[in-house]
Amino acid sequence: MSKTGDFTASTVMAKTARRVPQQVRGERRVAELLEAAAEVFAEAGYEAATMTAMAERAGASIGALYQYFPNKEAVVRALRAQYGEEMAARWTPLAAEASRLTVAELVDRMFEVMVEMMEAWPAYLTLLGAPGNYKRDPAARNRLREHFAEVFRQKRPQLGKEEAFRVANVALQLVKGMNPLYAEASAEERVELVREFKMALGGYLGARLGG
Amino acid sequence: MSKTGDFTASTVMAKTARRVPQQVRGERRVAELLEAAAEVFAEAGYEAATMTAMAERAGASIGALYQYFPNKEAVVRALRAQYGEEMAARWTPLAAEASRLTVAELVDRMFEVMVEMMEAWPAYLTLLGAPGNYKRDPAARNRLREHFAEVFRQKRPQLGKEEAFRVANVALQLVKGMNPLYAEASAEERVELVREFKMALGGYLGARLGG
DNA sequence: CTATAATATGAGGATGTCCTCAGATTTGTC
DNA sequence: GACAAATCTGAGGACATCCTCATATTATAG
Repeated sequence: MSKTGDFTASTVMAKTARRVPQQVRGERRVAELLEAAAEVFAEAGYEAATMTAMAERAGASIGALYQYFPNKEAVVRALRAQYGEEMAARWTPLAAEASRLTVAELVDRMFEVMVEMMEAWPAYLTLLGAPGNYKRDPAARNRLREHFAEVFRQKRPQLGKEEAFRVANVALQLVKGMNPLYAEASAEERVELVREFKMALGGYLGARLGG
Repeated sequence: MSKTGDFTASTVMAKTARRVPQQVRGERRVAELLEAAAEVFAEAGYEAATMTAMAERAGASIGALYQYFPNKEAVVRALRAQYGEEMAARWTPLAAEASRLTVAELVDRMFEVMVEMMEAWPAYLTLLGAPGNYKRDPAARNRLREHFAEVFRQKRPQLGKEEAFRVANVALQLVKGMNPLYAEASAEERVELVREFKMALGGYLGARLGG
């Protein structure tokens, strides 16, 4: 059960401490490969990220990479699954307390979550929009948007479902827009940047949801 | 003078009426090729847009395409030059009257301009961020941003130069963020979409520039 | 220690893209 | 009509990428 290509983060994490074998085995290798792949994706972008580069960075051969992932798309799927879990872990508690927060506070928290994700997984937003993935799992495309929409409806129950979805769509796009600038910015500029984009999203949600 | 690869829009337009020859010649062929290339770029994105597809769409051979453009990058450069002129033509008058407008009106006009550009040249924003182009002309990267920054400073002279640039940067990113959603949307949805993003930019600029 | 299973290796096949170039076609000129 | 210049053509070279697979290495169980 630990040999075919498609791993989720939970699968990867399931392991107990044991002495390190010479040849890197199973789950640990998968984790290494995924980490290397994430780095390459983050640095080169989806198209320019080559399987060879991923394998090299992980200290493995191309063959080994293909042992665990049948193709490039599978690597992306695995990473997205991992990111999805991470995102959900941060998002669920926020959604739970959304009704108790003002719009301004909500915006703050949303940006905190996104910034954490971007710091921890620079490839996150790069891979969110990667092509060719929605064919096999069309639902994945909307998962994050639905999270957002749900929070907004909780905040303003009078919002229609479609309307909330539209608002979520725009909000998500605003946050995504921060990514390329964020990636290039220095540490201080990043603080500035987050403040600027918070204003934008705050201004939008304030006007859209009221108060 | 009409044979080496790199044309700007002004070069293309310079011609007097004359009877149409059987074989498509010079400037007209360049215009055809650029138009076809723009369509391919808009539909396929930068990476997936192939030179073969551009040539085919223009009803020419690959060889003919390479007669006018030494490489793919040159095609992009020519298109960007054309778009730059178009953008400047719309932007200059707006900048001139910026000081007489409220922030809300300014936002409206800015979106009008951007929407016009996106309707007329769907490849515009795709190519703005295309890779590999800033190496030869690093200034191109900032040209549009500087236009924006100038308008903001005209509106609020107390804004520092760098600060205005930062605001421009964010504003531009907001507008760009609309593009992928815009491209997928129906005509009615587009109206909605522009309204939503106007709120976001309006909210941001309102908070940033005041009133 | 041996046998079997698990894993790793990397040359190379298949494919696709950018770009070249020698030769063919068309146009313009006298 | 004849010649030169401009333009077009498309097969194929060069290269890069994804992916395969026969072979080699390492781990583990009996």
